[in-house]
Amino acid sequence: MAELCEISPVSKAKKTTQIPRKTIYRLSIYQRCLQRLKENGMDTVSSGALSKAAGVKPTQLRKDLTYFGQFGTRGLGYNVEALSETISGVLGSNALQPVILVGAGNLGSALLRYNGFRKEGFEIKAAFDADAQRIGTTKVGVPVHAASDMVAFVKKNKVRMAILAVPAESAQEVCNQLVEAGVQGILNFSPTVLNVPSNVIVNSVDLALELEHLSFFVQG
Amino acid sequence: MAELCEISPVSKAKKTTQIPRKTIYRLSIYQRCLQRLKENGMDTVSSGALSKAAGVKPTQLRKDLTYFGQFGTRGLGYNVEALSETISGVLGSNALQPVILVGAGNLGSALLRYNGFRKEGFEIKAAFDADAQRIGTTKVGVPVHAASDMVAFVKKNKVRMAILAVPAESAQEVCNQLVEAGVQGILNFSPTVLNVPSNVIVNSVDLALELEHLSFFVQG
DNA sequence: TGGTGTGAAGTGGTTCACAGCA
DNA sequence: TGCTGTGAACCACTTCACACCA
Repeated sequence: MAELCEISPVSKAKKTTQIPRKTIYRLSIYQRCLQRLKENGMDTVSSGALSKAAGVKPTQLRKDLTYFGQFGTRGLGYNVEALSETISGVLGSNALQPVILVGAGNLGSALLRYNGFRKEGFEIKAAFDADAQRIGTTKVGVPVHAASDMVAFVKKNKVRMAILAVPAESAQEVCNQLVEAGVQGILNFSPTVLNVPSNVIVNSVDLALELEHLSFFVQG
Repeated sequence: MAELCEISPVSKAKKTTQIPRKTIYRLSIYQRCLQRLKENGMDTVSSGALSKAAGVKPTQLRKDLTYFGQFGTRGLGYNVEALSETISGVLGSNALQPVILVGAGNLGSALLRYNGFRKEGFEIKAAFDADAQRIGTTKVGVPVHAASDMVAFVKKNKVRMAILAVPAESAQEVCNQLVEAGVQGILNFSPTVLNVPSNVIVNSVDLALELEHLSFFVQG
């Protein structure tokens, strides 16, 4: 994000990837734009139009797509429906992954209520927290369990992705448990660098850092 | 994240910048690590130790610092206090910028409660919302004003940075108003590409996108 | 010896220029 | 003619190799 996209060094995923990480990133953006076009009843779109909606250059879009094949018709453009299907396939977002949330504090609770995840096809199965006051409650239909039940839940439900929104102090410890239990992807909101084995990928979003980053460009 | 780092094309800021954008980004990380070292009473640190804490390679850290001068002592390392001061100066985070929040919904409210901003030295001066039910209330000590008062407030208080957490549909419109009023940096949480003049910088954090990005690496 | 500072080489990603096809 | 597909040139950033010095 952001780069922060780059705050996580992304420890060389095992994926057979000649494909740039940033391309993958942009695929999600394209997908969202295509969705909107579909809703508006468009059935074809040119690289120029789609790239503009996505905020990139046309050549970039075309180059991105060539990593996966040829989908356009010269002189015409891309079939919206077909392209959207293809991207879904590549991203694996048609095979819906279960996700858990760890840390049901301020930020965690907001993430539960945030319906952007659901809109993109993700569903948070359960939340976990160490605070006894929160355990046993339900937030927006999602049950909050004790942190001690987390590992068992992950193993039982074969959860592969987790959202981490715990204080910086406990982030690494919780992270270790998640990895141990079999989680392969972590979306980390704690302001810390997480150490993970190379087969696990961490995507960090550090809110304060993003704001600080801005302030550099604004002074003066 | 971040990477998203790259979702905002960062439209070539006017800044006299030979300095890589990613370097600026990492300065914030170094700063946070230095803070922690200071609290622990360390007064010098080597590039090896600091870079490890920040999750980067030692050469990277040293290279980053050379963009601004020479701060280390060969054979010894860096003075924690002095380096921290220097980075603060570069980032402009010692000249505290006022910030406003637009959109006091789920995510917006959580951001108000999130004390990571304050910890890094930012203070949200006021919040704005279009929903009459929210206007006039106070969240965590921050007053929620009517959206219609936003432009005047920005002008009067010379606000240069804003956090945008409104629905995608209204994001561009609100963005335009902010720019019109003089805001130069926007931290955008709305899932949309914002069009801004080249003297304004947008840093987008798209939560759903970050999660989708992860899912690509996790399948299988 | 144990560290920093830095030109030079390497890498990854973007953009260009243009060939090729409906 | 209009728009896609793509090798080649380009650019930005990272990493290396090593000079230098407390």
